[in-house]
Amino acid sequence: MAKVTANQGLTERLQAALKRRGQRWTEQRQIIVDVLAASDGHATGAELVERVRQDDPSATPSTVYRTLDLLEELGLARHHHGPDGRETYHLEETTEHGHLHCRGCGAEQELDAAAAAPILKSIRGATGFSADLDHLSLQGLCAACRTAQGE
Amino acid sequence: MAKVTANQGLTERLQAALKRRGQRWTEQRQIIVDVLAASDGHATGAELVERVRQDDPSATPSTVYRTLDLLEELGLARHHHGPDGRETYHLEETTEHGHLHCRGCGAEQELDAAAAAPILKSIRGATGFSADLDHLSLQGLCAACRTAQGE
DNA sequence: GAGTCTATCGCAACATGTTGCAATAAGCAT
DNA sequence: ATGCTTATTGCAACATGTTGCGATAGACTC
Repeated sequence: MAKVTANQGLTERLQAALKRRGQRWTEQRQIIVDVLAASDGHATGAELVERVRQDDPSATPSTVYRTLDLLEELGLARHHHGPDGRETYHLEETTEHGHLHCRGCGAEQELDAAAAAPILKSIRGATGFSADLDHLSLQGLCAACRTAQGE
Repeated sequence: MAKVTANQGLTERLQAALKRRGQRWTEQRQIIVDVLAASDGHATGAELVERVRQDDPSATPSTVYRTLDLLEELGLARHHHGPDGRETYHLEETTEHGHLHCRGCGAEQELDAAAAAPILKSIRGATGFSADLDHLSLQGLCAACRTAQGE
């Protein structure tokens, strides 16, 4: 029950936003939002499709992806691309964050807004380019792997 | 003829590297290297496949992608992922560089090593993470679009 | 040049998304 | 409740890569 309650506010916000835009609230959208909310942290598109299909086997990938796009348009979800280019989604959380993928151990580390601020400023200063933290996804070596590999 | 001459050194380096690893030089690999060298700047995987098939209609995507992976292992080519997650390849050039995609005008701007150095250092300082410039691909707004949109 | 070993190739199937279109159903008006 | 409008769905086909496997063909030895 706690889960349902947690989504309650989200669902209401979503319904209101859709109504304002003349769009519709559907069973599938509820399921997809629930799945995304239950997927703590991040999930790839394929994972989300699979989980949604567990709740509703008639759901198709196109519906799931289109809904995820919609949630993103509404600012309720975000996606970025992993080091292999695959999509990864997460609900809009309290803080924006970037993603750092270690090619040594495969771990994914988050980069919170506070840590990113000087980095983004530095990019803007050097290039005039204002990068989106949301979509920021870097590949490299984490501190531990760098030490281990002596690189 | 100029093109052939330009690839000559590259081909020889490649043949030598393959021999050292007990691997083979083939007609397809020659074609793929030629195509990549002729694709000034960047090309997506699909574009490269298509161009290779113009030279050799019997070539298949799997061969092209496997060869691109091989070239990357040998350090002769690089790839990164565009804002939509699609693969983009380029020959290893004189300087490493990152890529900045503007979501306003769609332009892609390069970020050279000199400009990137303080940025990478800033990431390392904040997180201990050593990012690969090669694979760096940011999305955001370029200076012109930021001015235009007043964001 | 012929024979051998095995890297590479092409094929076919799969994985992950995307897109066009006809059928369905949400939300509104009566 | 009933009917209308049209947003949304599911389907099927496509786009872009990836992977397993048997057939082909480099490169080396004799």
